[in-house]
This record gives sequence, structure tokens and C-alpha cells, in this order.
Amino acid sequence: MTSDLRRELILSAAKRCFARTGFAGTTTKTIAAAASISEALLFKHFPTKSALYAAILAEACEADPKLATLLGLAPSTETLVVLIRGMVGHFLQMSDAPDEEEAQQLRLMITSQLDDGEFARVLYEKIGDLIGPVFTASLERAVETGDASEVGQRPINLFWFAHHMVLQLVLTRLPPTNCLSYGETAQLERQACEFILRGLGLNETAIAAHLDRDLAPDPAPERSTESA
Amino acid sequence: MTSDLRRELILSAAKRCFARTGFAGTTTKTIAAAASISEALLFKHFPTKSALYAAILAEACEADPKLATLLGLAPSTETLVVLIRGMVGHFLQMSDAPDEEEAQQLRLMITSQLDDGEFARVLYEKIGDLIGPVFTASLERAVETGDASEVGQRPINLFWFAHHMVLQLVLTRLPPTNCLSYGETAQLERQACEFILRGLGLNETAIAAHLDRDLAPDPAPERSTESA
DNA sequence: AGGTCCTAAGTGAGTGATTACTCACGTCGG
DNA sequence: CCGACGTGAGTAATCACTCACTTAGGACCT
Repeated sequence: MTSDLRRELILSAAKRCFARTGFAGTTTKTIAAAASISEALLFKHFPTKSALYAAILAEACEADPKLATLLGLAPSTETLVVLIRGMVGHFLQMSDAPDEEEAQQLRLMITSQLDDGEFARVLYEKIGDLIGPVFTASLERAVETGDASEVGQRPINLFWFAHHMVLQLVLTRLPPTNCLSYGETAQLERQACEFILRGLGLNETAIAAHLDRDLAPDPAPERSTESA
Repeated sequence: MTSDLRRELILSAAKRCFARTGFAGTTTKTIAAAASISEALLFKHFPTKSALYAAILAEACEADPKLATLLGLAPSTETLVVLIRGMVGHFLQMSDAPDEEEAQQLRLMITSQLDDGEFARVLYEKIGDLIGPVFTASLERAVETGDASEVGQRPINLFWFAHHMVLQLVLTRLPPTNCLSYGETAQLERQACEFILRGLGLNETAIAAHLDRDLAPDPAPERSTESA
């Protein structure tokens, strides 16, 4: 077993542990067990528990490759809708696999916000730098083409509003028994997209036109009562 | 010192500690010090650390008196706007005093969502029971009067969308140095209200009519760059 | 009023368990 | 045979929690 590989295995195990029980709630013994090694070896790779935590946060700050494909799109209403749809879908899918990498990163981000917010700040800055320009340009383009009503100052705030909503939405669906029940996931996804796109200022016809292409159309109003 | 008073003092001190560092990150010695008593006395009042935590969560589940005034309002577009405005204002004001009671309750709720979600579930249910009916009725009334576009199924989801957005918004403003900078708070409040009301389906004229009454009107688009 | 309980408030100094972390010592490929 | 991988058995500190003990104040009797 090479040192580098071992290091990655430790980081992976530790990330799982920290995300589940937080920094203080996780013991080095637990991490070592999760990585199937002795505690001593753990401390051969990372001098302290804090250093291990810091390494995880640093590693999590790297870019998401899936995002890159979105950035090449030309600014347009279509791009805006694709962007929002991608974000909503991406986050909603997380709650189906609460132990996966991305859900853990979300947990780390939330715990960071409860603490000093440093990690969250870095992550927000990265997201903003990546998506901010294409979002803003697309929204402005949508206004020009008459698909959206005039945007006031700080259009980027609108992006964060959307991001906040979806993030908190997935957070309520993260515990084993969900905090809220929203109905069927597919319809929730549709409803969330509509809420956000309307919030951005897009008019109903533009939303319907772009959303109906690849998303289930708004079904007839009837109550379904299944739990989430 | 009576037993009841002492108990309340302990609860108050413990709530402060738990909200700041979480359950695992808080020691009984710290709590005792914060309450200016010995650890032994702490355990005379609460059999275990967990019982103390449970008592805090149980106490936090009581109704907010400020909410009650909203529930008497007749369902209308006006009520809907007042509701959203109240919620946004209430949450935004929290970030100005991160150590106050309500901010702590918010922290407890978030940590609960990262854990088993039990506390968050109870709190969500309480909020839903209180505000849900008047929200839904008001939204339906707004549709009837032509102030809002037709609402699909599960209108209550729209309320939670709004709630999620504002909750996550205040969370980014909770750390000493904010995770994101949104510009001036007054304009942020206005922008958040507009985003939500548009998201609910209200048309621009209805929003402007009800929002301009007691909120600063949308200023001319120009960038301001102060940090939050 | 003053003396005598008697219960509850309150504490210093512990308990064993668990914590993060260390060290002397095996083992194995090159 | 040497250096890096790997570990069992520790360490001191800290954890939640307990116990023997003092103190204070109100009820009750004389």
C-alpha cells in the first residue's frame, strides 16, 4: 500500500465520519476503524485531528467537473432555465444518497456556517465565480428578449436566493426520516423550478416553453398524500 | 435561589453553549461555568447531559407570541404580502444579533437536520400548523382576485420554498464575517420579498402595490459595493 | 425570641471511561 | 539490511457523572 493511496483512503473515511457527526462528535478511533487501519497509522499521515479536517476542507474546494459543461453555453433564457434545472436536479438527487460525497460536502458547508463560516465562504466564492457570470448574462439576455421582467440591482443575489432555497430543501430531506414531505419528487422538482424561475422574473410563457421540453408537465391539481 | 429559577438559568446558559458549539462540542463543565454554578449542581437539576439538551429542545417548541397576531388576519393578497414581509424581516433581523434566543433556535434546528432531524420535524410541523392555513387561504384568495397566477397542487410547498430561502439566507449571515455579501440590508429585504412573491405567482402590479406601502421602493439600478 | 431540627441548595474532590496522541517494536519489499 | 509501512500498548488530559460534605432558611416547639 503506497503512502498516497493510504492517505486518500483515510481522507475518504474521515470525510464520511466528519460529515455525519461533525468535528467534535467524531473520534480519531472511529476514523481509523472506518479506514480499517490503526490509530497510530492515522497519525503517521496527519499530525493532528485538526490537520486531517483541514485537509478535507481544502480538498473539497476543487471544482466540480460537471459544472464546466454549463459554462460554455451562450447567455440566453434557455441557458438560464438549464442552469436552474440542473441545480435543482443536482441537489434533489443528493437526498437519495445521503452518504455520498456531495451530500457530505453539503454537511461540511452547513457545519462551517454554524462555526466561523470560513469553509462556506471559500465554497460560495468558487460557486459564484463559476456560475455568476453566465447566470447574470443569461438573466440580462432574458430581459432583453422580453422573457423576463426588468431586473433591479445585484442580479447575483437572485442566484443565491435560488441556491439557498434548494440547499435548504435538500437539507430537510437529508435525515433518514425527512423533516417535511413535499409529495412526489418529480413534481417537487417541477414546482421548485417554477418557483425559482418566476422569482427571477421570467414570465409564465417563457417558463412553460423551456420547462416543458424535458420535464413532466404540471399535472392537474389533485392532492397526493404519500410521504417523502 | 429557588430551584425553578436556577433551572431556568441553567437552561438559558446551556442553550447558548449548545447553539454555539453543538451537542458533542459542549462540555458540562463549560455549561456550569456559563451558569456560574458547579458541575455537581448542574447534575442535581438534570440527570444527564442529554436530558438537559432534550429539555432545551422541548422548551424551544413553544409558540412564538408574535406569530399569533398574523393568524387573525383575513385571507387576502394583502395578508399574504404581510406574511412574507414579516417572515423575511424577522429572519433578516436575526443576523444582527447572532447570540439571541431566536438565532440559537435556528442553530439548534440546523444541527438537528444534520442529525436525525427530530427537533426540526417538530418545529416544522408547528410552523406549518400555525401559518399553513392562512398562507394557503391567502394564496387561493389572491388567485381568485387576479393578483396571482393559478397555483398547482401542494401550495404549501411554496411556503416552504420561501421559508427555506430566507432561512439559508440568514445562515450565510450568521458567522462573524458573512459568507456572502448581498449589499445593503434594506435593499436585500426588498429583493428577497420580490423574489418570493414573484415565485408564489403574484403579478408585478400586485407586488408593487402591496410592497411599496411600507417598504423602500426599488431604487434605480446602480452597484453599491459595501460588505455585509 | 431563641434554640433545634430538617430539608433542599450548593460544592470540592473525586470516579472510571474516553479522548487525542506517542512510542517502541515488528514486517516486508528492494 | 535498511527505510518505510504498520501496529499494540501505552500516555496525560479531559470527559460525564458521583459522593461526602457544608451551608442556609423556614417550620416547629418551648
